[in-house]
Amino acid sequence: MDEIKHKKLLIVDDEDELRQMVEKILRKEGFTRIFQAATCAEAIHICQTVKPDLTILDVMLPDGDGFSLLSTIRQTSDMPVLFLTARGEDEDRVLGLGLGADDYIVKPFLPREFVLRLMAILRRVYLPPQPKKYPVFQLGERTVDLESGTVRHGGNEWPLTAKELALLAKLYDQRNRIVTSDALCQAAWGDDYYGLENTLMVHIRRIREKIEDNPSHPHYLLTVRGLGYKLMVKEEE
Amino acid sequence: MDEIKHKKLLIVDDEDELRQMVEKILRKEGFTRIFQAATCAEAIHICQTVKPDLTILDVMLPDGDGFSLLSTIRQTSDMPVLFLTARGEDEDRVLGLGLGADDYIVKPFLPREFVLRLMAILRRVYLPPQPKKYPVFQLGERTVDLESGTVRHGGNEWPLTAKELALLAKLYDQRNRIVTSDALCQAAWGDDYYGLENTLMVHIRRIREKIEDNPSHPHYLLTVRGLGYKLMVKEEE
DNA sequence: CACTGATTTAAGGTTGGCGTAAGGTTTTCT
DNA sequence: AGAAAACCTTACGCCAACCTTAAATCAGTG
Repeated sequence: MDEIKHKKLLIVDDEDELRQMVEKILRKEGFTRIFQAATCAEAIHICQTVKPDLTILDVMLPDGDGFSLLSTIRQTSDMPVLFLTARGEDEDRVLGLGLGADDYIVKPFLPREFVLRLMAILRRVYLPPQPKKYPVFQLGERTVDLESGTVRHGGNEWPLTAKELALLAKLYDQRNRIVTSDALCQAAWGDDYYGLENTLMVHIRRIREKIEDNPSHPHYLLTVRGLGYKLMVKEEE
Repeated sequence: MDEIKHKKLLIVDDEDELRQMVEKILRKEGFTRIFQAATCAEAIHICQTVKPDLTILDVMLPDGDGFSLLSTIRQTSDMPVLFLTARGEDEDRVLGLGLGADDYIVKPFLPREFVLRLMAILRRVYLPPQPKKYPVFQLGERTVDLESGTVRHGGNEWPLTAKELALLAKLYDQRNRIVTSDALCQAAWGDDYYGLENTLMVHIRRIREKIEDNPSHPHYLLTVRGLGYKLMVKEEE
């Protein structure tokens, strides 16, 4: 699925405890290929052998500093580098970014923030932006992103399944119009499908659970009894 | 009918394995007419003979590159083209899209994503959104939208039911003319209906409650005693 | 091959659109 | 004027269409 999670990550830091903590955070997040180094020498060795896809680099190291290590790395690779720096060392960050680091994060950090920044880098580098086929649109408070297949609301984010996506895409194509149940079935299953008509209802229900405040009293995905459904979208300029 | 699945697809790639994999994915998805080419020469030949509806094109080919092939194709056809490109070749994508490619996908790709994008292109090109059959029209203060099945007035919005829609659509088709009760019944119930003639009146009443200021003294949906009804619509330029 | 999540099936509950009916009003005809 | 015909209005009950939930099945993955 998420190929980002299969990227090779290298953690370079002299504190055992911190390395372990970072590794634990990352494993929990789903990353599987994590390497550690405590010194510059070790780090260079690992870079040459396993060729990590991203390096997390502490500024302070026993046998040199992170910046010179970065320079060394940069001679042979343009892999992204995320700096770890102690609080208040503002110059460090400027210097690091100037040398070609991709981001920095201040210790102590929140695991969630750390992961988010790291993922952002990986995505930026390894999943270049792609042309959008479907726009992002609002349903009241909620943001529906058909391209990425998610519904966001507040801090939360619900993924949409394949069928939900197919149905919502069809409904969005015909937004503010009545879409017959037949048309919806066709969009999701093709013309040669003979399942129960109930199946569609169940999927509609699931979609409503993600896009409606109260799925039983929908405001956006409405039933048109005897005909089908309609998705009411307010278009703004 | 899902016409999309009967479109002719051409896969151009020099790696046998990848071609086979793509074909397998597409067949599983329900596509039946899939052609393969390993070289530019082959591809051009197939384009001329079978005239595919969409081409999946690798950027790197043994006897030329995908871009020049695209140019050649574009001289005689505007069929949609989906590029395959290796990771990180950002310029490729820009160049490809600039030359008239419809989308690109980075190898290695997820089967699901690949199919979704391909379907998106086919839908966009071969199933253009149908034009509105019914315009939105005004009845005094009220706005009637037969496509979405609603009547708006001020901030409020009343939904129309299936029967109401059928009748209003018929009345609108024959707007400013008399429509016989028979014709209306036929539009709403088909030829073989033997209910009370009162039923039609009840539905007319319900429509009036949604489109008239005073349903008992209609201004727009008028009774023509002995014949039927007529919908008076002022057409504006 | 067991596990996970997505999808379909199944079964029972709910409801809103629709048709019916009954009484009222307006128009037309004699 | 009185009667008949055409149409209006209101209310009520039914049942197909729809909803809801849970359990079974399927499909992909390590």
